Amino acid sequence: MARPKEFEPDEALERAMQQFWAKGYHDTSIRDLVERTGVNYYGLYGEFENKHGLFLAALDRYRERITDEVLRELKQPGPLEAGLRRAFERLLALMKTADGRVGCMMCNAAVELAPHDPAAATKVQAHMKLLRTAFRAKLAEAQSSGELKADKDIGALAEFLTTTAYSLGFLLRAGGSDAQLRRHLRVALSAVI
Amino acid sequence: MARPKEFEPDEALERAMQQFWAKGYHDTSIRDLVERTGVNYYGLYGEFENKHGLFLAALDRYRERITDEVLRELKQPGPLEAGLRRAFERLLALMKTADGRVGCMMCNAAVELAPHDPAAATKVQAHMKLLRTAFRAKLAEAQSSGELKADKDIGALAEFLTTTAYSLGFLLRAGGSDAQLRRHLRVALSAVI
DNA sequence: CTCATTTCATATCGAACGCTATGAAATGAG
DNA sequence: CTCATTTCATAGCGTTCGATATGAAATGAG
Repeated sequence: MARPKEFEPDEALERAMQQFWAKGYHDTSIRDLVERTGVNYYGLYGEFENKHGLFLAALDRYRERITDEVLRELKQPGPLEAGLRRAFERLLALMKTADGRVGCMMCNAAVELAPHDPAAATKVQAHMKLLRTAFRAKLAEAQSSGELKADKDIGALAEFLTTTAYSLGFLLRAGGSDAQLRRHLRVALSAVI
Repeated sequence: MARPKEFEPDEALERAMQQFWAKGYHDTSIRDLVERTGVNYYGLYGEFENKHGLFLAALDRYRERITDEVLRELKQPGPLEAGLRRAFERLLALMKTADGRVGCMMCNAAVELAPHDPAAATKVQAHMKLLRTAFRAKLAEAQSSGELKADKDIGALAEFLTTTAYSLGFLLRAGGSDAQLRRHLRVALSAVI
């Protein structure tokens, strides 16, 4: 009964996320998004309220598509050290895309926007809590299996591992080499295991 | 033989740095800088080539004025743990200004600009090297005094401490509490000492 | 004093911004 | 087929951007 859409909303959001991830919020224009998604203004503003709304949707998609790949590694039962290494290995791979060494989108958004954008800050904090909870569950599993000493403060360690994940994003985006990131990871894990 | 300047270039750069530090590069306009520094367009463009040049100068000033306060603590001879705690305590204090929880300007610049701004990336990497060198010297001192075991990889630890410093900036900017920052610091230091 | 020189305050430039309006094109119901 | 409806492609809105031009104001040399 009407002209059909010529784009897939899901695919458009995926590409918008990639653009924001690589270039950040302020340095990405609507015209950039139109070009990258292949969706015209009408389509974008039909799906999302405005640029800011599209960015928030991109943050959600990052959590659902990217972060969940890391969480999946953590949720596999098994030894702590192997689980952590798998999760961080996955993270390192995900932070390099066709756009280059883009890092962690949540870390990028936090630094660029959190102090002046409450909605973005809320998304970032929810994301940190999600990671922290997953790390904590893995640490608790290791404690009950005896792999991790019972007197360890797994809450603090889970927070530390979360921040470590973000730190790797920062290091990569700042131009750090793979070797440097792995050295950082090795030292960080030595505080946990 | 001519009309005198009505502003202090040093004071103007200080205020421009504060503005960039709090709001970043893209979200700070020339008009913001004119308002904050009290210097008009003519004065700003007389001192600096353009907005980007002013930003780079602000990064230099950050290193000279802010970071050097942290390095000073590291360069005092004495026990490693006390020196590190002094340095990080100083850092935590410096990351909160009249503009709020602004974090570390180099970390902010790295995330916002490094992948697309070679000049800014170079400044950030030089800054990381400066910190790393200072940490490494302190760690070497502790090794020779016997406070730190001789088999420790002080190069990797110095890198780790540098990233830890930046991580605190990120955490603060993302809205982390003082307690959370101190927990992170406690775990991080447990990997070193 | 005059006057060259430099800075001040402000107007203005072309370009890009986020966003909206408009008419043509594409569908399916009747 | 007609025609209402929705999307497409694009022009254009008002605003703000970084940067510059311009004339008045402030100095010191002569």
